[in-house]
Amino acid sequence: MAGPGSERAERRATVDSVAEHAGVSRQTVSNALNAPHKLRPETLERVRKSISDLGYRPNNAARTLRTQSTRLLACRLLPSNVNGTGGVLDSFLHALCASARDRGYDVLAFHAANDDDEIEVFHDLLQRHAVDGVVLTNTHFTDPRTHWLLANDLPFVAFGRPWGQARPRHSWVDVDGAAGVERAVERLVELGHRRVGFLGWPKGSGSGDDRCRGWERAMERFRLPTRGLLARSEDGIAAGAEMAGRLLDRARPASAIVCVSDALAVGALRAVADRGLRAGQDVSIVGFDDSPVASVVRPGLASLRQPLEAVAEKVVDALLCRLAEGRTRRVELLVPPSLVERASLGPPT
Amino acid sequence: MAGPGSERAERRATVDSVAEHAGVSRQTVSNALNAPHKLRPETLERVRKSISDLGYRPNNAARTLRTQSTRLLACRLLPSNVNGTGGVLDSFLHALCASARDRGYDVLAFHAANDDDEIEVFHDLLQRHAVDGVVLTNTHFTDPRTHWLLANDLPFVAFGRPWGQARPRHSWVDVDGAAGVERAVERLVELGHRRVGFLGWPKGSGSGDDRCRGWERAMERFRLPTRGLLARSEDGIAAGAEMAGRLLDRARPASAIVCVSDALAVGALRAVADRGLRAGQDVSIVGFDDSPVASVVRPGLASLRQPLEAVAEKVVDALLCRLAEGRTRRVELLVPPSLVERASLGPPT
DNA sequence: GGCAGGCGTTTGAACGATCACAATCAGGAG
DNA sequence: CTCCTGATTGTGATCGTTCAAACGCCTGCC
Repeated sequence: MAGPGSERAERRATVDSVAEHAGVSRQTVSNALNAPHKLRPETLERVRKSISDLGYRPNNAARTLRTQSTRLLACRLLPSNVNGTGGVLDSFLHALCASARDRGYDVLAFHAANDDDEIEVFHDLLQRHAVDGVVLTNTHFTDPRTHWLLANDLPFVAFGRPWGQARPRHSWVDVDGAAGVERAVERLVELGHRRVGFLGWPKGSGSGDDRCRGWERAMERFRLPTRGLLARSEDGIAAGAEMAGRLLDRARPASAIVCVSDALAVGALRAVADRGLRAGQDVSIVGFDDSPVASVVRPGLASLRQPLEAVAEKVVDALLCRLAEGRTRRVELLVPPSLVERASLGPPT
Repeated sequence: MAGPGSERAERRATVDSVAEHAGVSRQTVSNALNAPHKLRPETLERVRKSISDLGYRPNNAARTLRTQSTRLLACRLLPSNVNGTGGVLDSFLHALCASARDRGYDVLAFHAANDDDEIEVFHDLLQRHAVDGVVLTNTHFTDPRTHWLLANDLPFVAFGRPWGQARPRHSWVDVDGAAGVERAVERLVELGHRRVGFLGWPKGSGSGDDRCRGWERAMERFRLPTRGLLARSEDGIAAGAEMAGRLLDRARPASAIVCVSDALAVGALRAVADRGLRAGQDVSIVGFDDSPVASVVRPGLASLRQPLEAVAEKVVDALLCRLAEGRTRRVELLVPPSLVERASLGPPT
């Protein structure tokens, strides 16, 4: 009866029409939706029936005007190939939209060429009261956006740590890259590996250094040698093949390699194959991000999957908390990635 | 003075505060924004100064409530790997957001698992007056969404042809895949090729069949033989390598292959390399979509680039036209892709 | 019987913009 | 000097909702 497609566009139901239909007043209908406990059960029931009979839903604009809350969150679209995060932020946006909608919010996506451009959009959205809050992605060192948002009192939560800020004043959620890599090494050691290498990005990137630290921590914890088992370079398949080659051509070669990205890991797989070795048997390879290629390449690439659904959920939680309670509570949360095991992961020969 | 970050959050400027500041009435301020020709130039100037002095921008909600227009367009997020369209719809969304913003609109992105789910969201957005219109992507045969949108009178424009609808009743914009492929073949013939093959998807997909028709058209136009030069299969690198292999291993092998997707084209490149041939010299390969991989693989993959910025612009134009004028005009537009030439394209030996 | 107090409900006002219409003004014709 | 006309500017109502406060009813207490 009230399902999609049933009612025609006659005229939209309003709180008044529902009130008349149910034989109560405007406010009672409003309360039925926003404070059901204030109604006598039988009244509530009657109003609810009228609401569903008429297919009523509160008009967004009117509600927004009165409550000053738009139930919209802004999030910038990032080019999917930025910073080697291919597809990750895209998936995050999906999860964000889903999480937000579960809680009655929607996501306003916008395009910005750079940080200053993004701030310009924030300015516009703030002035026009177009959104309640902002989700920041791809945070980095000396990020001008956090300062602007704090100064202009626009609520926000970051997906990404406040890199370089000793005393962050905002909530953030991030993936614990170090813990993920540490877990991967732990698993490799469990399988019997002792010479575990790491392919990283050049020093200076927040998440790259973080993931590398996880490898260092694990190697130290298990008292394993690290000499000649670490290589760094820009992202890419060719770079991965080249670096992995160096680790494999040593007198005492690596028997397993954890990589800071899937692109480097795919390169590592190639280096293994080029040497007539079998990935997952002679040498184990683990990537990061569990990107679509990971399940497509042969052999399947084990990879550390970022829990984007969980991150999105926590981000929305934190933002709604900020909206509801103001600055009382600050959320700082690290979520560990999970190791997706595939054929490229196995015991050493 | 009025740049981002200048004014504090004291209290937001309203139309009244601007009026007071400029020494005019509410309505005059409103006219300055919505009907500037009604003001005497000196008054207009004065009001404009006050507006920028106070950093005033009209409150979205209030304007929406009065005018019944939200200045928001809805667009579904699609998984980036659906239907081999990897990243294309993501890029389209970027362009859409940019185009919409240029015209004073914003984009509400939402997640939906399937068409019915999407309709459910439409229903919600319509009831709540949350958006003015909808941009439909990834249209396909027997698409329930167009019918629902028409029946419920929610304005929309589709990126994608109304596949299977003899008499479409809505506006749409699409990429002319056939023309693009035809252009690619034309270019190959220009370079001296005569045996041009095509790798397609299985029959039944709108865009796949369309692109294939372009190849057939061109081959007919140039009176070239087609026998044994066409292969079809699901998308994927392995499938591309396998099919290209068949075209190359014939007694009279293809000297050039146009592919319905970059994934198949990358496979074709591999098949060429596996046979000790050089792509771009011994065999030319052309892909479709100009995805990120096209510029990364060696040799660079020539590819047909979808003009997503142009499509997005036209879609927004058409939708705004629909919003302004109702059903008076229907837009049906095909935009040709452009051939991005890279090393995989060259004259035959 | 009168009155405080809790509960459930109704009423009036407000959110900030635009629309429709009324009021004002300047300048020229009668 | 009055009246009219056309161009600008000002005022009240309105969009649909929620907030704040008032209201009526009932119970229980003195």
